[in-house]
Amino acid sequence: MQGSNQKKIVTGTAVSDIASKTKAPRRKAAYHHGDLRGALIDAAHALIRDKGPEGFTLADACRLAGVSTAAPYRHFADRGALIEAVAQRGFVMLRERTSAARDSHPAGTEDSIVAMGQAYVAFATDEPAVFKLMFGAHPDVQTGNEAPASGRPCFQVLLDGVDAWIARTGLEGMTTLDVALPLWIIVHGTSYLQIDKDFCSVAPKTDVDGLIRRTTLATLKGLQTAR
Amino acid sequence: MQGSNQKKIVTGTAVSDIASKTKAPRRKAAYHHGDLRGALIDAAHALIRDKGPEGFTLADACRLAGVSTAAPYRHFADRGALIEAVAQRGFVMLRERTSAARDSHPAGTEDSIVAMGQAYVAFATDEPAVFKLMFGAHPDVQTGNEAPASGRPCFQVLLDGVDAWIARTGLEGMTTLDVALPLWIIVHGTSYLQIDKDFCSVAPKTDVDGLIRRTTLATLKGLQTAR
DNA sequence: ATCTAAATGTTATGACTGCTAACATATGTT
DNA sequence: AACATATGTTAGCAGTCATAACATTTAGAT
Repeated sequence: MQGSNQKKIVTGTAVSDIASKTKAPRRKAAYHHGDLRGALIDAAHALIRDKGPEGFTLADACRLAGVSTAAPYRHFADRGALIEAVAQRGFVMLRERTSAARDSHPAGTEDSIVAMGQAYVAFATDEPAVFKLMFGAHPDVQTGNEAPASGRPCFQVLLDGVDAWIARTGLEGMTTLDVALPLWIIVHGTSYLQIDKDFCSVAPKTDVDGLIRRTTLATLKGLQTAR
Repeated sequence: MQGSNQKKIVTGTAVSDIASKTKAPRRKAAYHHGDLRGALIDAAHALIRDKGPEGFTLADACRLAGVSTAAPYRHFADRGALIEAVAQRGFVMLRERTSAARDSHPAGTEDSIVAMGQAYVAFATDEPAVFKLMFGAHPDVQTGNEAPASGRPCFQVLLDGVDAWIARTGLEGMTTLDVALPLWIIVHGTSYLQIDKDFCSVAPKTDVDGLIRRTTLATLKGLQTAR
């Protein structure tokens, strides 16, 4: 199923043939869109961003892209496949933002770890709907096959940062996961509570970046002294 | 069509039954259901549990309850109101389970705090769809009005547990929220990663209860020594 | 260059859903 | 007994996902 996205039709610039054929400047409504697949992902991203993953409608995406409601089925198996394509794009964005944040501080420092977490939550805040798509369990995905695998490179960013921290602090009997999982838990939980506005009812004026920093530093210190 | 609705001639006896229904009705499908509102919440709960909040269909709930698709609108404003009723039921369950776990250990102990967190995640694992309904931001809810307020008693369970811990350990310059928010973040993040099966791709054999304990204890210790 | 196959679009259609309107039936108050 | 109300029903509308049958453009082989 996934093998159909092999080649991209970016030959839209080669319009010299058409120009020589009909001199009329009307290039509107070419029967073929050119890059309908990309346009649909763009439209779906925009709609999901506004109305949420459930309010998103395939028909709306078609109207945005200017095609009929049957056209997407030449590029995507169904509505869910288009949504998944948006989620895939999100993993790329998240990896870029967290790795950039990590590398903006000296390797292995607590500041580097904190910056990663803040970038993680900032991404969730900027793209709450896409964030939920990325990590939300899809009912059709039974066995851990494709969707989780695409999140692996993102997790690797954290693993590398933690490895550097362990090496710098010289912790011996502690594995990477012993540190990485608590850190992931913290930023993931903060992300969900923030984008679902659950802090508002109990702590309206929460400084999220400060909360991430304090919690992360406390947990790192606790993990050090626990051993 | 409406005339074909054959009614039983036993109406005479049924009336006597119905007349005594003030306290123990539970009579089967007469024209009036008896407790359609409750039956619809039950049906919606079961369906959402199986197919998720989005796969849930009002028509399916009607079929389960044995009524027409228009009947629910006598009891709920719309589909969302029925879903919200299921979420409300979830808050009651969560409060019961976390408070029971907290009180099963001496007040103010780390074990009490850990047990609360484990009960929180266990509830999310048992009722993932309801859990997401409870904490997920609903697009129709703009101002923080009803939905967050119903979660307040749940948070109070944690606040009371944390207050006891602060009193026992004699921390001075630390507010309840300084401790409670990190703890909430930890169990909330663990819940989401667990029910979305996000641990599977990076740490397939994760002992969740142990992870909660280690992370919670490390964070508590870190918060103590940070000051 | 032309012919043909494949890719990519369209319209038409069906099943399903949420919701409303108009109507029917049971309950209970006077 | 009669009315008002609560609670159910059927019929129908608009919108959605998805498929089927048909149309058009592009690409490749000869």
